[in-house]
Amino acid sequence: MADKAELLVICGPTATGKTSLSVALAKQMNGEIICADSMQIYQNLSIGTARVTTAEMQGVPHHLVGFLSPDVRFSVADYVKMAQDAIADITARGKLPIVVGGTGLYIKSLVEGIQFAAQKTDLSVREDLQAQLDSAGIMPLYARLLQVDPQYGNTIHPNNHGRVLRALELYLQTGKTMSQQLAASRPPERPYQDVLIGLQYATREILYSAINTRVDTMMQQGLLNEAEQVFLHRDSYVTAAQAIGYKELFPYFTQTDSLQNCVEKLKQSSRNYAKRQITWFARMEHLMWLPANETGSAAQVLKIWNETKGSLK
RNA sequence: GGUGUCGUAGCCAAGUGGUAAGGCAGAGGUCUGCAAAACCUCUAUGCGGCAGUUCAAAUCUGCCCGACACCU
Repeated sequence: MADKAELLVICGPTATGKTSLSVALAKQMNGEIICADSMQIYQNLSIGTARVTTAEMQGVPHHLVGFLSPDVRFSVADYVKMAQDAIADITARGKLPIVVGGTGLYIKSLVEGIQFAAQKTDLSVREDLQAQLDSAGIMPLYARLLQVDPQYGNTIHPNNHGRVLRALELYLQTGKTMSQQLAASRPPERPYQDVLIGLQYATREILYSAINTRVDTMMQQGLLNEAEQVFLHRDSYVTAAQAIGYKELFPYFTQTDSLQNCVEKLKQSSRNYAKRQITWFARMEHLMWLPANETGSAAQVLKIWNETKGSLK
């Protein structure tokens, strides 16, 4: 049987130096980079998402970066499919795929080889459920879910409308319950020979101050102009309009809050987000933490990589 | 110096005699088709201080401290 493809993953919360580390590694390991970030995939969102610039790429090929129009719907399932294709392509050319990003759901799904339901979402089903929610509230829908799939229903809180709706949507559209889908989605083993590296600062305080500084830098780089474009297209940018870095500045554009307050809110949101990211990575299996933003990290990753390959032999 | 208003958690804030709402921040967590989303849990033996009235005080009384406003 063919060996599984090798895969290096660099993850961690925002502002920990994933981009520069990954480029350095790609150059040393003959690699190409695949973005694992739910917002950096979109066009026109570069400053606010801290997306790699062409200069920062230093000639290293990057995949799934800024390729999608912000008004296009996208999902984890789409991501996993495209990332798998990119990995296969890079591997076939004899290079090392390096997945880099901060979206826990995307990374976990890719690395564990989650098989999503074959059918894409039928928007009419979703809209119908949404209409029921708007008119009758969540409880009838939640009660229905408990009836159809008590096992899954009991694991989610009725206040989490999105999940209640999705579980019902899946059932109505495919006849399969979420519990069945969850059981069927997990492959017997991991699809790749993956090494996971997480970047983290010594303390929460340092992380937060790095985030604050980064936001100030973004403002200097012209975030406001970029955000205004997102603001003007907010109705069609379904996903992109909820990206941190833009929505917090909307009150400034509608003249309901000062720029200074908006920027403070933006920093706040980024800090909250970083905390949630850490929760994702903290429970990823065999992930190894390395210090964030440190020059020696590349050497450490190489060491870990070689040791892991040795142990697999 | 006088008069008045106010003082509840890191911040905002409800409560005017019956045993400290809520929001934000913070911490922890969940996650299978919008995930930078959404959601869950925890977080004041105590209401500026001290005395008093009362079965019972953040709530009433007195004094003190502090902030603000106006007056002299």
